[in-house]
Amino acid sequence: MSTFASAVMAVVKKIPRGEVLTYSEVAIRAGFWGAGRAVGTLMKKNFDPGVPCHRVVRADGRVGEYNRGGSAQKIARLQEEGVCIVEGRAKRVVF
DNA sequence: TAGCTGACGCAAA
DNA sequence: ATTTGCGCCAGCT
Repeated sequence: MSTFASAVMAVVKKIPRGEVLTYSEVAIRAGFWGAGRAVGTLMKKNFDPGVPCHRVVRADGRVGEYNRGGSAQKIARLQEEGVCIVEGRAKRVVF
């Protein structure tokens, strides 16, 4: 495993329940500024239940893709964790 | 080693 | 607000 993978996994593991981070945010936290794309490519191949990759969403608010049933399943899982999803977009703040 | 691909991001039209 | 194009970094063939 590359240092990149380890760092990203560690960051994603730290994401609390009901909270979501963007791919870019994860990359920054991992120490790889601007590697948002790489985060996605890595998550795609990572099948670790200890890494809640479904809590990683896109910067524009969209949930993004998911290797366990597409964006639909991803959204469903987030909703059960307390994340508000409106019109297919993850809303951190409910107004 | 070099090139292609992608669960992204941002600017421009 | 939506769609298109280019740039980006890391991984895989």
